[in-house]
Amino acid sequence: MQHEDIAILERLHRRTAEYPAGSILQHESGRVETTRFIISGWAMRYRTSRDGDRQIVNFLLPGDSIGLYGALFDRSACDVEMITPGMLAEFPCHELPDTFRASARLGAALCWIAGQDERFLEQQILRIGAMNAIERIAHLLVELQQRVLVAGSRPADAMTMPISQKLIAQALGISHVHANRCCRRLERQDLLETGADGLTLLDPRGLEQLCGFDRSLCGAMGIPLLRSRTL
Amino acid sequence: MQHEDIAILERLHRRTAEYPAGSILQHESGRVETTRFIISGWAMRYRTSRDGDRQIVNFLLPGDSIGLYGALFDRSACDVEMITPGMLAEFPCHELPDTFRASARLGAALCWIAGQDERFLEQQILRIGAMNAIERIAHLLVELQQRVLVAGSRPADAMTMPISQKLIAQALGISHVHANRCCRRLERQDLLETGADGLTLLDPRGLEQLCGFDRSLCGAMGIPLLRSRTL
DNA sequence: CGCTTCCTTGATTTATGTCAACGTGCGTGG
DNA sequence: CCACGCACGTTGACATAAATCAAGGAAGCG
Repeated sequence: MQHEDIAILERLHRRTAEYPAGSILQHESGRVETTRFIISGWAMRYRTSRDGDRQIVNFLLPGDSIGLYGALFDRSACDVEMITPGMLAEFPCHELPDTFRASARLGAALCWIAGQDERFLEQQILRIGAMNAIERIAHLLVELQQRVLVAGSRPADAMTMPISQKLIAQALGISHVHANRCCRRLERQDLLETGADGLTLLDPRGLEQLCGFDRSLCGAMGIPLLRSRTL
Repeated sequence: MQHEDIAILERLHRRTAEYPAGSILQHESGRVETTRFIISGWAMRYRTSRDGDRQIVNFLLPGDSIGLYGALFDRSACDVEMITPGMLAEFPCHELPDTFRASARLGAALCWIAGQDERFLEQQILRIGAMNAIERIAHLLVELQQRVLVAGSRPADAMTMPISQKLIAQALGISHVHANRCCRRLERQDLLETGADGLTLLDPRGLEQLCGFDRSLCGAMGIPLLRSRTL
């Protein structure tokens, strides 16, 4: 990485902030003024429908961005809320164009992150559009684990995720009752375990097999530049 | 628009090609070498699941891009196929970074297009995750109509879309039989009409109301630069 | 003419949603 | 300390949306 790239990167990371679980980082109707990167903690991006219930669009993990398009759109399309407490790097959206101008490599890295995000949405569509409840859950969990791994955690730490059955249900478009039944079934098959601290994958390969997870999309897909940097 | 911007834009549009309906523009496993913009015609982006059936991720209309991230990722995540015959502007992916370097405004326009695409995916997730079949269909049709309108068609032309019930089913994660029943119902309520040339919206406002379509996301959302140009 | 693709409809099965009840842990405030 | 509410997980009984199976019609096309 070039010397000046690092300088810019530092500048984007100069301000960090701690947020407690449940903080709203972005509101659906509001204008987006701030771009952030998650340094630690989990968040979720969701939309609220007419009748008041939530559809989680994507989970946001360390290394992911929030409000990357803020400079380009009038208003946010989604709410963003912290699931766990976490630390974020933040800077005003309007600094982004300068970053692009200053370093093509960093610009590419930002685009890469945006592209990643879009891929996650595609995966999500595949899940809720073409799978049954059990497969959806397995697929989601495997994807999240892969993402945690790519972000640089040790494999052992990547097995436990801070998400409740309720969140799973809201993400996968199933009722929380049904989500519970499916989770129990996965537990009985020793693929899964739930504890107070969240959900633990006991047999990732088994889950992959169950839902036909396509691993080829995960490994080595580009330039994990900021991702490794933010950790 | 600056003079040099126009020059770059011309260069990206210098080569165009006609494709018949059914052409495969991009293959799921393959490397993406070419970036394209749709000048006329409709296409679809889809993924194929283990058991062979398709999940349409997004429909692609005039003004939309194909393979915009080709320079950044090893392989495509989706297939792209023409629904109707159409004309595309195409150029090698590797020219994109130059474009970013040459004009910040054009770079922003490309990002805007990418961001749009991501929003469509969010909408799609909302549909299949949080709505029943009838609402999904209504919501999809209204969104497509809005997109056609934003792309610059005359309102009258935006009412008829070249998509079959089968495609609707594949996009919305429902069986084609059920899609048919729902469409018939919408027809009986005079919201819809199907003919040999596709599907015609008789009462867009009625459809909007039926599914609670959020219009605020559509109007005036940025810099439709290339969009107006490609038409 | 046979072939294919799409649309259409009825009968039946299945996955999932809804309603309801109960247990647990956890924080808060008395 | 207890009592209370609250969020979450759990399970059963029941209702329903949607899938599947099956059959047939209409239109395009070699």
